[in-house]
Amino acid sequence: MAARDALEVIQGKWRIPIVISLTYGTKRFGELQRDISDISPKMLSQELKALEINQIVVRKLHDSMPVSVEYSLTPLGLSLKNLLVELRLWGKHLRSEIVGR
Amino acid sequence: MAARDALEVIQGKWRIPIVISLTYGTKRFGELQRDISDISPKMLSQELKALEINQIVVRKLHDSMPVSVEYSLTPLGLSLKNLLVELRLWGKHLRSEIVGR
DNA sequence: TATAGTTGTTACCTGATGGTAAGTAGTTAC
DNA sequence: GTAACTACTTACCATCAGGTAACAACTATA
Repeated sequence: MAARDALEVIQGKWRIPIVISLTYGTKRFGELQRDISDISPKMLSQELKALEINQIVVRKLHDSMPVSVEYSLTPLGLSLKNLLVELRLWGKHLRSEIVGR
Repeated sequence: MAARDALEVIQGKWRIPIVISLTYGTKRFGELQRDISDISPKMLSQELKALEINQIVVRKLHDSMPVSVEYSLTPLGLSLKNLLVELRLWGKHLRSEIVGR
């Protein structure tokens, strides 16, 4: 079931926020941490690793004076765009339907 | 973040399979269990309950001789269609990209 | 020399998710 | 009356996701 495969990759509390943050361009570890409020360095590091393994994100290490690392989306990561749009659309629809709650 | 709201509702091992099975029409408990191989009655009952609370599924009890229960998608459940299509599309794309695995 | 800023790692804990196995309650067929 | 079919429920257990807190290694700056 292809839909379940897709879900497995983007499932969890932090992956969608990370991918969305990276759709605005390459970011460094600290930038992501500031951008995604409340994520701990442990979770950020762990989820970035998982996204790298799934080939959604690339990690680029710069051997500069203060070690810096840049994260960006791969073509596969960028191809998530339509799916993210649908998720957002349906999420909004859900909110409007479940008015009471 | 609307995308995360959407994800929360369809997250987990069984909800997508259940919703997909119900897109082919109203089904009874036993039919769903046969359709979704390997799901235990406990999980099916539990996930149907969660989907009912989230207004994705309706449960209709028939007071017939052998008690029968019918499950079907609500309008909100049916509105998942586009999202499911995108999930399936991206899942297939993912499979083709991650050739090795 | 000490402090602060990078990018993480490690250990430990809790709660949610999911699995197995058995039981329950009502009805019908043998 | 006993077995079988419906639709579950209950108890118990294992694994995983996620959280907190502290530490680590390196560099630049004061």
